[in-house]
Amino acid sequence: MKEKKESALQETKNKSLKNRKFRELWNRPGYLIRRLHQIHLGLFAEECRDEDVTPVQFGMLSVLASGVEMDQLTLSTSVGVDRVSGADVIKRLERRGLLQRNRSEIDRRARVISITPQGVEFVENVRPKMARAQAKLVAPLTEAELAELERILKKLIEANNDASRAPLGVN
Amino acid sequence: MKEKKESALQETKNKSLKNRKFRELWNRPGYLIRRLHQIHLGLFAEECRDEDVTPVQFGMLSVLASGVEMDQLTLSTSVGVDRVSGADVIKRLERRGLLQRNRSEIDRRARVISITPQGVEFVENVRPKMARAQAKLVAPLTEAELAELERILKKLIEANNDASRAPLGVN
DNA sequence: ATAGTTTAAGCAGTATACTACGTTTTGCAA
DNA sequence: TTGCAAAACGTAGTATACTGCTTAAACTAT
Repeated sequence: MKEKKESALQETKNKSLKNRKFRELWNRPGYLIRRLHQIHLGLFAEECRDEDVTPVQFGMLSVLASGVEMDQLTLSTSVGVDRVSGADVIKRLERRGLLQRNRSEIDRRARVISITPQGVEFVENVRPKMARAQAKLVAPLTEAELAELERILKKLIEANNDASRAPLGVN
Repeated sequence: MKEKKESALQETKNKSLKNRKFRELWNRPGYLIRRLHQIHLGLFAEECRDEDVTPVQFGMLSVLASGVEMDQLTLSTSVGVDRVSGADVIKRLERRGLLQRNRSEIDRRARVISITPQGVEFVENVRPKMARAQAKLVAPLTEAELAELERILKKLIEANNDASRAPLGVN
């Protein structure tokens, strides 16, 4: 099954040399990043298939795990998603009893989000699985390559932060 | 507006040193990749806001642009999405008259996808905008850094290809 | 030849990730 | 103080990206 067709991977790679910049998919940084993002989602899902949790869901819970409380927008931006996506994730986590949504006494527009005891336990259970997914993702790299990758990714994110439709830490 | 709050970006970064591997969002490669993916989507959307097209849509059309025909699964895997997501994208591109879906004469289960003249024109119009989005994304990097980033991303994608839920070129 | 497997698609359901628009509350300034 | 801008949230709509189930056609092996 795995050998049935010629590898499109190899095919795309070989063509890449003789073409103009960005002409082939394989030469588009955006394409490479999207593929790696999908791979990470796959690895994470595989590690956490018993708990049925996603990277963004775990990201939110791990932000709240220390017991801090915050409104939906602050929570959303702190994990790098927009307000509406964040509210969606929060809704699902609330349904599973992993966090609470309460009206703020100070600002009656806001909803204050806090983790539940079940949420704390959940984070502790899932944390090693998350770490395994991260480790598998970067397992093919040497220490030096990993350090370089992280440095370059951080540089790109910092420089382009405003370009994202969910900029981190500015609204 | 941009200065209103303390930068969560900077905050997260500073905390990162004194914590265990992967403990903080900022130290999770998967998180960095997701953020950069979002940034690319934002840059692409900004460049192509007149044409209302996404990277995956453009990817499909640019694969077809030379006039080749293929079934939905082959097309989907060649741009790195699964069969169902691909069919969804194809449906929308067909609705806009940029490609055609015809039943195969040889295999009556299959739908043969081919680009239309409007599709070809569309690709030519959008290609420079796609290239600008790619260029902006990696603009903060030196030539050497870009080369290293691409090398590492390709290495990770090749090594982890099967881990993706839409592996490229194997089915 | 036919029975069983595989393959290409379709359909339903779910999660992330947005835009656009509307509502209520807050806060500032004339 | 009132009047208006901004903020927090909600709702609706759209696109990507899957899983799981089903149907119909094609293939394979006996």
